[in-house]
Amino acid sequence: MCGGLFVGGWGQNGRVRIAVAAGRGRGGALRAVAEDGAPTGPVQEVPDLVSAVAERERDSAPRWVWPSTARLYPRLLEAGVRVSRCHDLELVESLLLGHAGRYGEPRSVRAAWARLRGEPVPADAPPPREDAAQPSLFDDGAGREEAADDIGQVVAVHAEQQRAAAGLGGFALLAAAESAGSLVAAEMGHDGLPWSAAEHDALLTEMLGPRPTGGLRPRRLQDLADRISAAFGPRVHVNPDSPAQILRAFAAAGLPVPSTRAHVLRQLDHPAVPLLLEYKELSRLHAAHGWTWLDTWVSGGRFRPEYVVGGVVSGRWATSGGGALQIPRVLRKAVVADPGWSLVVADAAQLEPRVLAALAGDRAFSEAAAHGDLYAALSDAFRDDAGGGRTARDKAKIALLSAMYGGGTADAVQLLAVLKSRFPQAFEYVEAAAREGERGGLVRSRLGRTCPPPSAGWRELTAAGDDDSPGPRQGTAAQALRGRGRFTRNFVVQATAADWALALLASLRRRLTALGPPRLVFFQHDEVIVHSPAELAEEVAGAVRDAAREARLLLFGDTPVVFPMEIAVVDRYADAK
DNA sequence: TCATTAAGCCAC
DNA sequence: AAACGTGGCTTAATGA
Repeated sequence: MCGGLFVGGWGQNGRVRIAVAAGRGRGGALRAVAEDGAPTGPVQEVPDLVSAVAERERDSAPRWVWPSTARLYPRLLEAGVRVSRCHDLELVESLLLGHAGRYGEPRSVRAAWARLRGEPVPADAPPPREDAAQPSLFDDGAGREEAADDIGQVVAVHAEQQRAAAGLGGFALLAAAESAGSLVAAEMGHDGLPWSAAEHDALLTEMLGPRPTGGLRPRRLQDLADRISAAFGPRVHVNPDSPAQILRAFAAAGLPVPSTRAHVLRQLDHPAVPLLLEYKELSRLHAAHGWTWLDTWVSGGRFRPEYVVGGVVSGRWATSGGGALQIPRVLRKAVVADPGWSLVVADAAQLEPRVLAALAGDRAFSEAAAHGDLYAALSDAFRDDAGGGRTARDKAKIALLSAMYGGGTADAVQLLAVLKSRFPQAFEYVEAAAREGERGGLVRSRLGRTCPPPSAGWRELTAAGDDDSPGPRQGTAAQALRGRGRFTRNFVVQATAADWALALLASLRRRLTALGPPRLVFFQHDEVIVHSPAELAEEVAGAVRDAAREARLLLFGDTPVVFPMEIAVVDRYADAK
């Protein structure tokens, strides 16, 4: 029924693979292999790896088997070469190690090769530092470090990975999705998110005052800092950036507080509070996303962050610079499409609860999730129950988030009881994951991404908690157990949502390639932005919807649960919501 | 002086 | 509304 999906999309059925080893400098080695990893041709040394890849991509669009997309693909992109498929050996090695309960062991091709041969396993090299003082031995002249790969190791490690993955249901799909994600990440880093430095600067000037010189505070921040000190008394000096000084100042004013968090301060009646709250907000904008950030990360009208695929245990992406996944909402005004182009902003509505519904196969829950607003659909279940004057929809939302995050406010506990009686299978699904975690066990996402095992310290602590000796250790052991339960409870949902998002990305990327110019320029857990010529924007929106359906099918087959995308075609990101 | 930790807020 | 999951990033404070 869905065979065509795999032929066109995921290419797991006998497509040609070519193993790649980058040499020192521009050259390298290639070797054709079968899907099971067996070589089907001789090793070919090539003097110019980039042009060799470009040529074979044009001819046959193979699945490229290489040690690391993050290290190799940027070179290709700089040369204008894009590939359609790859197998990222390091990422797949990580996934396989994780599946075997060996999360975090070295994942380089060399390490995998050493494990194969029973030799000492070398640690992974630390990520290259941006401020590396001098060019390394293997610098290729463009400031790049070239580590030489060994084509024999690449071929052998790939074959072993294929052998290992064959026994794990769904794992080939996970490997393909993770690898496709690595291509998207490198391409997005290369293309960049359209970013108006002028808009950003105007926004900063409006909120903070003119750009200061020489590391001074912007005028508005300095003004607030002065007024904060004054609010605590004459000749008092308080550095608002120092939580310790703020605590002391409030204590001296007869208002002892446990912390300076915004929601704590809001409870206080003191003239410094509104000033501090405003200072915190503006100061964070200035420090994290001010002019320095703009100078560092935006060039040529693009914000070019560095995404780290597989950087989060749950399979979500991380970033290693620029903070692309924490862009403050106020700065969305600076994300502006090129003239004649549009931003297609697409967001998976209520992704995680829908994932839970599909995972658990809970019929009542799935029916609720089969149409538009899931929380509203669920709210019927909460209409007659306690919950402190909230709307039924809010109650439903709290209960769901608590079920997934392990939350424990009094209201949430009560609402959870309702969830348990109305949607027992969904409730039981996350409860089972929590119990497994508390036993010290592993849980997995739909496609097989596996959580890390508990640490040795955790095992020791919780084992000690088994005896009945009174004292503080009992409390910490119980805390550790609950913490692990919360983690695994959340993991199954968050990691499966990440599975879904990766499948969406891979599918969408392929569909956009067919459209031509539109480019994926942003991805944030459950949201994507495509930069597209305005006249293609509706086609892009259609591609996003199709990709969401394909992702659902790949993960959950014929589940009734739908994964609707909220899509806006805008000039500026800020206008999307 | 430099590296590490804590506190805090940003995103989902 | 908030302490309940995953992270990044910045400053102040701490410590070698």
